[in-house]
Amino acid sequence: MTDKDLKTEEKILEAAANEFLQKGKSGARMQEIANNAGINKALLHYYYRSKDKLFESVFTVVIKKLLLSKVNKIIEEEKDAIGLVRRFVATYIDIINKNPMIPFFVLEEITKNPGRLTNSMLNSGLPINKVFNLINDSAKQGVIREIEPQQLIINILSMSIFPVIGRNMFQPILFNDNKKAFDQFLESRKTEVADFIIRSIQPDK
Amino acid sequence: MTDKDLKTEEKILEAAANEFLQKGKSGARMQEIANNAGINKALLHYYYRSKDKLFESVFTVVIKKLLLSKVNKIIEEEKDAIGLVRRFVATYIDIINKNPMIPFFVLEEITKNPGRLTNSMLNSGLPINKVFNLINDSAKQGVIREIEPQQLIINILSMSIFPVIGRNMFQPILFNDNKKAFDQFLESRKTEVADFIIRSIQPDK
DNA sequence: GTCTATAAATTGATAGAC
DNA sequence: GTCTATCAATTTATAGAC
Repeated sequence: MTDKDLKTEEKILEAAANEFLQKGKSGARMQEIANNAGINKALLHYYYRSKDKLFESVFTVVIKKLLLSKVNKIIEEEKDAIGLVRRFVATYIDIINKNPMIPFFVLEEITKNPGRLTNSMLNSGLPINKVFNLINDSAKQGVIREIEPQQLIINILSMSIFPVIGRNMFQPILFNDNKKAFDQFLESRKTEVADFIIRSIQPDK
Repeated sequence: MTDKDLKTEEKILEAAANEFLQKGKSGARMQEIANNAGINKALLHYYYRSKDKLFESVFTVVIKKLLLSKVNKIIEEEKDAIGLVRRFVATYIDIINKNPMIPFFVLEEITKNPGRLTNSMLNSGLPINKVFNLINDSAKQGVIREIEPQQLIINILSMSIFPVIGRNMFQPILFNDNKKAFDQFLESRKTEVADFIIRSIQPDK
């Protein structure tokens, strides 16, 4: 491939990501992608054979952007549940706030096309067992109260992800549609959510 | 309208709801709706002028099913934040568990078509100010700790709604894709989520 | 009101020149 | 590699008979 090839191929991928993130798989239009990439529709099929293939490429890129990297490292390093919660929440909400379209995009695809997960993603995935053990161990050592790991994990993820996904519901209803106020709210949750959780999993006295 | 009219009109609406809930607005197919309603495609346009109009009708019906009714009553009746949390969570999760497709459907539409909310829904909506006051008053009276109402409200909604919306992610990753286990998990959250929240908003000593 | 047949529009994909 | 022109398939919408 020449330099020029790569440039076009990437311009397409970027335009495609924008379109798919905004409108979803079935709502996206190849014509729009071509326009925004500043090229012709035929070129889309030259580089990526079909709409499905193009979507596949976008999905793969986006997933890598959202997950892993930082998250895996945190799970490996942290030694007790309290520290894990605090650091995970701060990092994860930061990533999501900076890429607010991604969670819904991933959610939509996995919801409408479940076979998606069971394959590649699950294996290359997170060390989830490590998290289970860490929660159970911390409970035994009295660092936190007893709690089912799944309940805690899903609570953490829900409070981190859903506010961003549901922004268009929450901002009008709870913030008078004030964009700045809601941005500030999301920012505040980097610590607020961790505090909320840690209060709840404090050991009984 | 005769009896027969109503029957057909409702059969269409039901079939349309199924299709739209499953595939979303742009993924849904008029042909599928006609098939599942046991009638002809032309009849869809006879009763509802276009796909958009049909979707509109479905959306309105679905919204009413999800919200209001029970929720409003609870907000009116409960006198302090603890009671509100416990009763709201139990009721709301119950509604969602029984209609698990609705939250994503509503979310998708509002996300991709924001002008949606600002109009009819916001006005006929929930007595949100009442909830704000109730949280603030309960804090002043020492029933719960100080907390921004928005933080608490969004935490409650996130933990209630997101597990159902994200089922196809959580069930494979956290429950070995065991459907029964996940159903049981969702059921348990009717009380688990309230407990989790109430622990966190206990007053400081 | 309900059907069949068909139009009209949208859109993903390909052929072929440069 | 990139373009124009066009095809083919899908899908919404309508015309017109019963």
